[in-house]
Amino acid sequence: MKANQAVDALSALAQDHRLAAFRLLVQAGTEGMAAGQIAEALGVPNSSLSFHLAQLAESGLVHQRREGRSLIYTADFTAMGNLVDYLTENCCGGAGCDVPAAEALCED
Amino acid sequence: MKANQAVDALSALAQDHRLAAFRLLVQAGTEGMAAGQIAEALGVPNSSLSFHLAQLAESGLVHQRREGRSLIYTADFTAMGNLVDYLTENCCGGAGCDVPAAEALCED
DNA sequence: CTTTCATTTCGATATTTATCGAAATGTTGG
DNA sequence: CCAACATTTCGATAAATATCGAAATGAAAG
Repeated sequence: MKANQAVDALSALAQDHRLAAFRLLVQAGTEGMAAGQIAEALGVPNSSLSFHLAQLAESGLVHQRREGRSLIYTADFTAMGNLVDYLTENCCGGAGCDVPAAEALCED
Repeated sequence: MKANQAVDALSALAQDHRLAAFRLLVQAGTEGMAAGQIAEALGVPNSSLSFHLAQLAESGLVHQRREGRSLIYTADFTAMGNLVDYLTENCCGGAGCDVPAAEALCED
């Protein structure tokens, strides 16, 4: 993963409405949620949410598909995993992390 | 973890110099790095980096300690873990995630 | 093909953010 | 104490971002 991609993904998540939307989509799994459903769930105007969803999609953390009249958004779990891996890469210089709190993330 | 803390942490990471600094500290482990070392490694003026380190510290992702004349920064691995947990919380509605790519992150 | 519905784009404004040199702070060693 | 050093704070400027109503787009249903 390139640094720029990681910054884009983190920027996408670094905003309360977008973070809430993303978490909603993580919890929704493969089924996803329509843009309108998300807007309603978050109490954000459609036009504002559309702006935020576009950024999440641009970053690669979510994708869009059409279903009837609705646009369904889904989280990209692979992208999320890549981001986490990027953060923890070469943790503690690799070769056996000496930080107990890091083991869950830094191993393998 | 509160939504605001997560947004703060993600905002802290959502900037190229700060992300690079944080990754450096993750790799440095408990030993950490002095502010000046980080600035030099990244090729960023001290005053600019100081601004960025303050944000990382404010978010709780890094901490500061004094050693001689230097201020040594270290990554907080627990905070990083909490952030990742917050993102993946209740993945796929919980109770057995049906997304293969998510298993590594969503289990337990 | 026209109406209805879901969503996005536009536009204008307010807020936040990044940048870096110069000056200030605070610490150590002599 | 004074000099050297490491780092932060200040200040001013430039750039990016969030907001939301109104209008536009585009798909589907009758």
